[in-house]
Amino acid sequence: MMPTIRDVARHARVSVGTVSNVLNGSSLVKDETRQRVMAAIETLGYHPTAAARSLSTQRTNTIGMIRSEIRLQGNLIETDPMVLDLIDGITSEAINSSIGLTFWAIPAGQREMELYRRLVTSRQIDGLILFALREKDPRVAYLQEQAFPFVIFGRFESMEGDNWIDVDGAAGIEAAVRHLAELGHRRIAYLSPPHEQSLTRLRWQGFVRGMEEMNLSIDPALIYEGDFSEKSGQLGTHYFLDQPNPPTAIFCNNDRMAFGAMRAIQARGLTVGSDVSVVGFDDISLARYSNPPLTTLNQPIHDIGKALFNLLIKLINREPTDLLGGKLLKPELVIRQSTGRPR
Amino acid sequence: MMPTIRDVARHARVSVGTVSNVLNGSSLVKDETRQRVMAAIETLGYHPTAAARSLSTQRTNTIGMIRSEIRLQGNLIETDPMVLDLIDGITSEAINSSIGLTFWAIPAGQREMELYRRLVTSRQIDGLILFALREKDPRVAYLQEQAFPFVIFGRFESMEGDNWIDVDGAAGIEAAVRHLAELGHRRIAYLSPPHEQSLTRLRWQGFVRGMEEMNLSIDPALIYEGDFSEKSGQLGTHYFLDQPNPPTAIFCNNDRMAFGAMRAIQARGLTVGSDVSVVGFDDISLARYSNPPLTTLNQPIHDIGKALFNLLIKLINREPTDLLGGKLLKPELVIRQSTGRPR
DNA sequence: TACTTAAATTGAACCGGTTCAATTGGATGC
DNA sequence: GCATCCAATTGAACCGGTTCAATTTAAGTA
Repeated sequence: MMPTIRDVARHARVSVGTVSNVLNGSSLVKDETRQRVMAAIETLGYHPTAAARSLSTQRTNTIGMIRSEIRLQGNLIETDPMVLDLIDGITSEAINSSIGLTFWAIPAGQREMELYRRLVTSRQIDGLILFALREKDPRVAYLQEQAFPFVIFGRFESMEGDNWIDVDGAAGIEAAVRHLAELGHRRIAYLSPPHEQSLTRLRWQGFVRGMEEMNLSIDPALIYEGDFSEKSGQLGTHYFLDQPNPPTAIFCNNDRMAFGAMRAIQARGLTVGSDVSVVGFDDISLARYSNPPLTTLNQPIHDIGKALFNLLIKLINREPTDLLGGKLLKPELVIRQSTGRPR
Repeated sequence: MMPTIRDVARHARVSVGTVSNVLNGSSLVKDETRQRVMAAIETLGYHPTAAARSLSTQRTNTIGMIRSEIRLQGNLIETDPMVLDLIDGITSEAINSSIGLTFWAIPAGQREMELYRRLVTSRQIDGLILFALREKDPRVAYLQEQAFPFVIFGRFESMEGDNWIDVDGAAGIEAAVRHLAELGHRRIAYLSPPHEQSLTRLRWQGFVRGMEEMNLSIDPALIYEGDFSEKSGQLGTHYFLDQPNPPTAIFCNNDRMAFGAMRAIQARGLTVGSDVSVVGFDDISLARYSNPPLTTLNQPIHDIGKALFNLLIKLINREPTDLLGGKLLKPELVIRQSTGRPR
């Protein structure tokens, strides 16, 4: 049997209240008493039981993150390496405050909301991190209604509240289009994210803005909706290159689709960067090691994870967030060899 | 205030014991009573509080996984995409039993063991999943001593116990070497995992076995210790190609190093698959979309995640595991275009 | 109808912490 | 010497579930 706080109290000849005060760093305890209690804790190898503490403090010291898969074309979207970087960022910050990150995976839909409801009402977690936001996301509506602490990586078009951090995808895409236009590209294809995603419309606006700015016309035949997978990048690119008037550049909304696109171009005996240029989004660690290395939009995902964590903790503690209407970061265009002057 | 079990009891005009029985599906409750309790639960929107339940059942319905980073050459090893697939597998199985997977990140070393000790003694989790096993891993010794339920993805050379699942890396590498030798390669370089890892020695044995089997000699100049990063794959490959008598094929112990290797080969104006062949390990989803697509060893990582989860649950419940001395899976050699006949 | 047995229900005790009103003890002031 | 004050300590009540011995209810039997 593990020692309890009462065992420690008995051993140190003090009351449980005093032990509790020592554990929680109360200044009320005399130094000599504290020493004695510490010694007892040490010799007994005592650690407070998480569940008991949670029960009385109403805190679990755990935050949650749920991978809500969307099925497209009958296939599960696999999780992006990007998400792993996000987890990296969150956990590397969480370790300092002894807070754990709990993970669930569930398909979007009926059962998804059940899971959220269960987590919230059973108070298994103190707060939630949401990502891959959908338009009219039912999760956001529910959590807002319940006044449950949560932060979002992403945002809606018009977003109230200060609980989100996002990368300005539109501005990034605008910069990418400008880069391509300056290289001399006039026919630029657009490999879109799935339409349910809330970022899809925002990013599209950036593309339109960029094209208008550079006086380029948008050809509806050069738009293809992907699902973030390499496969869909490949399919979309073949579709583009089958057009009577194919593009000389393809903008892809993530790196994985860009890898698929490059593969498709090469499979046709064409050269990436001269015959067809490719731009990605995310700058996952592989992007600089692909062949050719990928021009892409870098987002400081590790730092975003850290920031999301710190923001969430503030919300949980009901401290002011010193954010007004979220936080928007600029992605940086990293130019590598997948883009070049068209033939 | 959230409703408690006593509120439900009052509302349904039964005792708390009966409500508890209904919640836990006891067969003792009369059907009519059950209906009444269910109705009360529904109208009050009641969900049992996780902490209270944990306190009395001594179960948290949470399992843990800790990313223990090893610092090599002053750099953090970033987590492999492979780990994400593992998480995918675990969580997709865990959702069915309402069990969460909690994540921590901590550098290997002093503080690492503190974290493990805290998690075990504070009973924040019911069990642990270990991976990236090191030789003489202190975590294994501690958990064994504490009789804390845990499973391992990986194994030691001589491993007692039935709580591990591993891929037979040695057999895989043997097959890879055979494949290369059959293509006509005689000088095969070996890009090793970091020496601390417990899989390093096992995999090396596979390489030696394969080379001996094919009557090839091992050149010490064609061995390089990497750290699983693309960067180290690049560095190792440049080192190999700088040798007076360079290799015609390179075996890399993971796909990320293989990508780095291919990049280095191409940076020298050489062609992967004809000038130098490259083999990877893992078959991450990008492997089939690289340029050229990567010949690699596929491990069913998603299924391994599921199996690890189910094994751990059995250990937690002290059920028989019907495994005798762990479970060893054969990786499958997937031949793509990064390997070919040497010039 | 009375008696036995099985099924259903009850509720106090328990899990192991935190909290806070009440109490103790020692120092200070007059 | 006694009252006052404050720092330190105490321990019962509470958080919200589960458990199980004891009790009530219902069904079956003679």
